[in-house]
Amino acid sequence: MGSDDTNDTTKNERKPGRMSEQRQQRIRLEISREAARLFWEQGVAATTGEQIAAAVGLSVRTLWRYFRNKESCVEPVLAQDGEEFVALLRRWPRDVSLEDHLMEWAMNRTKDPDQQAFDQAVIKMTVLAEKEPDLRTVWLMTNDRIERALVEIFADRLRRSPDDIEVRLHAAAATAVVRVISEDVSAALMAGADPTSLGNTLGQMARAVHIATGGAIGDPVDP
Amino acid sequence: MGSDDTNDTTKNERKPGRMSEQRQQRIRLEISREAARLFWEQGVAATTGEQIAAAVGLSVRTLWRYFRNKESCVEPVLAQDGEEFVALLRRWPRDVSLEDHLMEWAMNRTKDPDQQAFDQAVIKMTVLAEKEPDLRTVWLMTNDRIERALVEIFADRLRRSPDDIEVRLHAAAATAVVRVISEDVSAALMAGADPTSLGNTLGQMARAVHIATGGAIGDPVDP
DNA sequence: CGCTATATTGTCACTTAGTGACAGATTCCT
DNA sequence: AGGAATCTGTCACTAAGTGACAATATAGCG
Repeated sequence: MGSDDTNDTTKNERKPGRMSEQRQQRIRLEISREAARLFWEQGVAATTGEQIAAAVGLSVRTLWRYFRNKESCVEPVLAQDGEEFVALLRRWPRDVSLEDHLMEWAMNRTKDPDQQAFDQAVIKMTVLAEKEPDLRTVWLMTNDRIERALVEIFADRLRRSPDDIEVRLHAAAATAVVRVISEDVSAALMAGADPTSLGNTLGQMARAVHIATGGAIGDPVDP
Repeated sequence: MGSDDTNDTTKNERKPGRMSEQRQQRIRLEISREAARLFWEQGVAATTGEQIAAAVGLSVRTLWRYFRNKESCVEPVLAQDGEEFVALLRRWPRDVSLEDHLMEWAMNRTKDPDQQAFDQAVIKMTVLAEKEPDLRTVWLMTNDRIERALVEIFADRLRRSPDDIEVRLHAAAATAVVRVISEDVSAALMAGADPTSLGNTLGQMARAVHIATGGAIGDPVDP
């Protein structure tokens, strides 16, 4: 059998004609950008799937293979911050307070110039989602997914079951306050507020979560 | 200018051919019932607007005049409990605790037999809304409307502005926990749980709201 | 009751969203 | 390069939802 270097001790998920996960995501993100731009410029109702597809250089049929419907095309943009937040919470050490963990992340955060343009789209869509009902549903669904993630994270941190009603209440309340603060900050930035004048948004979130969970989430926990 | 007897000191909203608000609502409710039944029996995707229209004896065109899209046909059913809850909170006296107010209402509550059948539909849709994404968006939008109502109610009770970020945080957290408890209770009832075995659902809600708002909402307030 | 102004409904034609099927192009692995 | 599987585009199709207009129903009034 000659060489065994190709031997997969780790299960090889790679299939013949499948394109990389990364490439898929980049296409979804590209669609999302264009959809966000069009929605912002001409409104959701006035934007057709054909326009979005053309802007990205895809056939309409392929567009619907990447997204179930028109509105969810902006889901990657709207979910951007939320997913980052969830990822951040997943690596939250048990012996650190939430506020410290968020602050420490904020310090080491580097601002990619390309990312910055994308953030602009995130803010625009978050603001637009307050008025446009079709986008609001996407925004709320995004937060619903965040809530489900927080259930797992909080259950783990509190060493309780994800089915525990208290855990679910904490996750729901925490997600809700984080969402409201996000909306508030987005609206302020859209109104032209100086980002530095907003003070410590993450600190505000940490405090709000602590309060909304009755103190259950935020402090360090033992082992 | 002749007679001024038709002069309307009180603005007369009644117009010639307009049908009563009551009648409109009854039709919407009727549509909602049938939509809920069909969605439950065959799923949302498999149910067409034509079927809903036929079930209630309307033309399809008229159906779309009552509801913007297929999914929102069940909105009246899904919003039922929430609107009742909001109405209840609107007449919450300042010198009474939330728990007492809810409990007192629960005691004087009479169970209309016709209403009971409707409640069954409410429970079914609430449960269905946990799995069916298309219904989940409607459910979340319903709760979003509840949240906005709570902002006004809480602002009034705390004698603060509805724009106050703290007020909005309290409303969001409160709505979130009430929603989760509703989902939980609906699931339990659907699973065949004895309604009496659920204990005091409203008391649980009152306590959850009190905690999720950091104690800001729940206790009696002065004047 | 019958008349009138106005709202509501149904029919028809139409645009757009979204899907299934199949052929051709593309991608990864060897 | 060769092959297996996936991805994409084209075509035909169903269903969602809307605008326009004629017919019908409703409330108020004499």
